[in-house]
Amino acid sequence: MPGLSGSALSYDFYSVFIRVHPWLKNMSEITKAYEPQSVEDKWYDFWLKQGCFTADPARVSSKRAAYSIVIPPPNVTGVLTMGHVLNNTIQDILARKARMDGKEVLWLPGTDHAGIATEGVVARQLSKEEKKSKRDIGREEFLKRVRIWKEKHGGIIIGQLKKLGCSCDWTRERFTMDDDYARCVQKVFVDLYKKSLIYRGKRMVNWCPATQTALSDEEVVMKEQKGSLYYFKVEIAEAPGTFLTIATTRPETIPGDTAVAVNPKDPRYAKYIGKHVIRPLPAEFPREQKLIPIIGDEHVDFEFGTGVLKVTPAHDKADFEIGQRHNLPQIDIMQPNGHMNPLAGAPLNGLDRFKARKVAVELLTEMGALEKEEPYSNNVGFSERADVPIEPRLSEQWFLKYPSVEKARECVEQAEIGLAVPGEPRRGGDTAPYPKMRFHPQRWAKVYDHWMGNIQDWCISRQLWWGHRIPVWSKTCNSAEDVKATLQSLKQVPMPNPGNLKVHGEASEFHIQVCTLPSDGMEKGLEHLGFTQDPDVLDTWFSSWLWPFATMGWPEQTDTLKKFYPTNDLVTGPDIIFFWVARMIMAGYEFMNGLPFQNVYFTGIIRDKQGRKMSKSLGNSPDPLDLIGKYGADALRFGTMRSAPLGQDILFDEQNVELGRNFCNKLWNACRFRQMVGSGGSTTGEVQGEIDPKLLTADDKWILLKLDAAIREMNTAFAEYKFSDATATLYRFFWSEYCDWYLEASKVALSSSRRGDEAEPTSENPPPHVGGYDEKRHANTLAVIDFVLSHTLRLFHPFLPFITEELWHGMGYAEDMPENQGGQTIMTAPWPKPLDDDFKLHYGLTGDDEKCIETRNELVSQGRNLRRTANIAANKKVKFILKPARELAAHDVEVLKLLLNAESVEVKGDYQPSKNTMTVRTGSGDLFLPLEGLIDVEAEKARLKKELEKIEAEASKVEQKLANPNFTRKVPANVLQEHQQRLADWQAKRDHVKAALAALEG
RNA sequence: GCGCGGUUAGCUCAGUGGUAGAGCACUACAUUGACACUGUAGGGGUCACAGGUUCGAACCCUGUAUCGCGCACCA
Repeated sequence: MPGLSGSALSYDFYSVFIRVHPWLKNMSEITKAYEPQSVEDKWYDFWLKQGCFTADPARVSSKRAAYSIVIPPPNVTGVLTMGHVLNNTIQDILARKARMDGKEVLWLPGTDHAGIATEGVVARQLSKEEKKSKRDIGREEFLKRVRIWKEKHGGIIIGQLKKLGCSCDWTRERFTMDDDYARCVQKVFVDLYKKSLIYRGKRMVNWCPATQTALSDEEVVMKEQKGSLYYFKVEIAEAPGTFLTIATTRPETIPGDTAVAVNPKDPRYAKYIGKHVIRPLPAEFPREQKLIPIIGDEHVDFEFGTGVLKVTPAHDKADFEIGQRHNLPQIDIMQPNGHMNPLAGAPLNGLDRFKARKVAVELLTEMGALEKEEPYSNNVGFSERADVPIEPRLSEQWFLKYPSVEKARECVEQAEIGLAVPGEPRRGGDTAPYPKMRFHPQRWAKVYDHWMGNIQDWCISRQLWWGHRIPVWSKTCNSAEDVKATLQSLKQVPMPNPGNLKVHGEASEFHIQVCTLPSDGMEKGLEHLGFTQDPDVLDTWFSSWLWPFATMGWPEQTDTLKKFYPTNDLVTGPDIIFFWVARMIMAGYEFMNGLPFQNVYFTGIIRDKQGRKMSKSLGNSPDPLDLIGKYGADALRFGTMRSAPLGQDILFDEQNVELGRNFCNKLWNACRFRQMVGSGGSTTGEVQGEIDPKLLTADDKWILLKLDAAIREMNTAFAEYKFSDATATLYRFFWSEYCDWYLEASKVALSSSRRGDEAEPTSENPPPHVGGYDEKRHANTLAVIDFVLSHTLRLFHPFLPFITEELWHGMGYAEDMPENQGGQTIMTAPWPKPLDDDFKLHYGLTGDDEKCIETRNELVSQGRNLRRTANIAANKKVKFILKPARELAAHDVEVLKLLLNAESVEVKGDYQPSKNTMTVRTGSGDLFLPLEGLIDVEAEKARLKKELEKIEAEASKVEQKLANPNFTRKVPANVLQEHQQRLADWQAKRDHVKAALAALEG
């Protein structure tokens, strides 16, 4: 029975044994610096081979909980960016932590077909290599090219995620264009169509002239544009010689104007309502064709411009609505590619819309209609992907009226309530009400709520080829008989989901619309009857919004779905809160009757050092793979996490990664040190034993307590999703507390130069029992070190998976663990528990031990400061004298000697300093540094005076507080006591410094 | 216009009412047996500003300034 598991303690640590470690036998092979390249691939392959990432639904039981995350699927065209690094490192940390908590973990990976992006990439390649457009080669051939491209280049990012160490279950990798995924999309479409939530209609949409497709509102970003406001006049037909002046930013759309609007309450113009104006363009059109009404509409702001608005219902959203209200005709004057059409008139016809603007201004100028042009900047919608101004355009599109809006809106917790502890989502057959979903940070819940409250129908059709084809077929019939016959024949066509027929039209034109899941023979049958499938594909997000369950085999009730859905956490950027998160929540309610995930963690946006967004065009985005090559994946992960606080944007700086590398190196060398100080000096080279409470030094106890504090802090940080806090804790604990203080102090027990057996005990070389080398203590110290390191490696593992696995095996800790709990891999080693009261009692760990070392450390720092002030070279050994505040063990004096780099530390309770002595007072006692004539009296006086000033300032601050009766009366007892103690401490220091000063002067 | 977030050391940021912190950068010293990818010591802050609440405010309230983001937009 290893370690403490056999004892009466409830605390079940395993790794308290000291044994011969593999490394120990091969010390020469341990490199002086950590070399990630030789380690990372080895362990990643090992994990894959052992199936460590593969989730097994069979293992989920009431005892073994499931934990699941679905990856935000990166674009199949994508390459790893710093944003991916941040996002996926967080997911990997969560997944690895959950495994160590004993959960069955599914982190489900995959890629997104990314319609516009992928189509763009392939089209560009086609035009570059073959000088052809996609239309030149046709739809089928083009799609073939896309698939070839995907096979060849797609999924680069998957390999890159592996380099980063992501522990995704690659056996379940999905792609949003997989066949079974496509069936999910079609099923959902048909279902929503049946519910009449999906409809087709001619609406004003955001048209991208570059990619020539409609876009959703979310794909449009507003950008401020510097342009001009043009003032032109129009003549009122009923009152020749009377003109109205109109201000516009888009004179090229004048040929599309079908009215002029004024506010009916505007005293200047109300009288003209009902009359007509002569539209100046196209100039060559006859006058009667250009007469358009003056209408009154509340929408017109009479403060703006001239208070007269031109109304272009076919090319402006607001104008479209005005047109609807007043039954205005719509004149579409533009081609899909953004060039003007013949309705715009001869000089404009065929011109690009921006060139047309210039020409329109010239035309107005020529005819004397242009009054003035003033510089003006306004917000213009841009196509997010193509980065060209959107053209509001009338077109026939498919729309979705969002389902389950109310439920989805209500399920997200709006108010902050206590600690955000990750909850256990209900799974499988559990019918209990779903808990609420939490956003981290919480404030995104408000943004979400606002959007959900103002939601507009979603334009889901895209005029692209790469994507899920809309499962709707239609036929135009020109007689009622034809309709009847067609409907009759339709019955012969096998359709899995019949009854979704819509017939509309009248007299000589009827449209039959069939929406159905595709099936064998069906398409042929429909074609035979003269039906054609809708040419459009669906918005990529119309497949992504099903990701959490479509990837798990829905609509089949697969084991994966039963055990792992809904998922626990979703990690994503706030930039896709509407695109993706909100829609997934609605889909979750609509198709799975509940929330799709329990917690949503929104990362910050990664920016460069100057705070600019990372972008290809700026070239400010480092290649994470380069960084991994240069510093290692662990370094990249640690550096990124350390600089990414919850809810804040991250300013990326390569120095962070460098720091991560340094940290890994520190960890490496601390373990190397452990191996070097070996096996306790036993002649067999092997020592076995538990930590013996009786042999624990104050430093041992202190580091155990610090470990306990670190574990607790880590647990809190995880519960609050504060990963930068977690890395800060690890950094502080390991570097500062463990390496800088504990390891240095432990060298007293470990250093072979202090071995008693090297020389006969003399006064210069005291025997072991007065603080020199002690074999048992050496062994006990190693046990403490192994205990701390084996815990520390586990705390580090979610953040630094590679180096911790290497060290876990290298140090031999794996051998002390059961096969499935760390024996095979650190991935399954149990997450450290805080030290419990029994443990602390057994090892005699108390708060006093902690304080004792903390004041001792202060004494050491101050002592080193004395040396420095006295200009004593760092490598020169000097003699200190200590008047201790409490009795000190001989061992502790040796530690002091080492930490102060002293020739000796003489303990003298009744020491009376001579004149040439520097001194400090701390909670551990008074430390003296006699300088025997070397002291610079004036410099020392100056130092003491400065010190006294500082002390007096601090003391008087506390004194003033304590002198305030309001303070002493109202303040809680513990705060009062703390202040009194603080004052006493400062006073003690003050007395000491004063005495020292007096001694110098007298 | 509405909403959200920020303003703390030279830089990047922690810090939810009780002694202002970290990392980097800087200065000086040290090649000592884990680590120079290191160690030790040091300098450096009117916590944006103004009021208020409180015995006590970086922290809570009100307002202002300023930067950033989101939403909605007037042509």
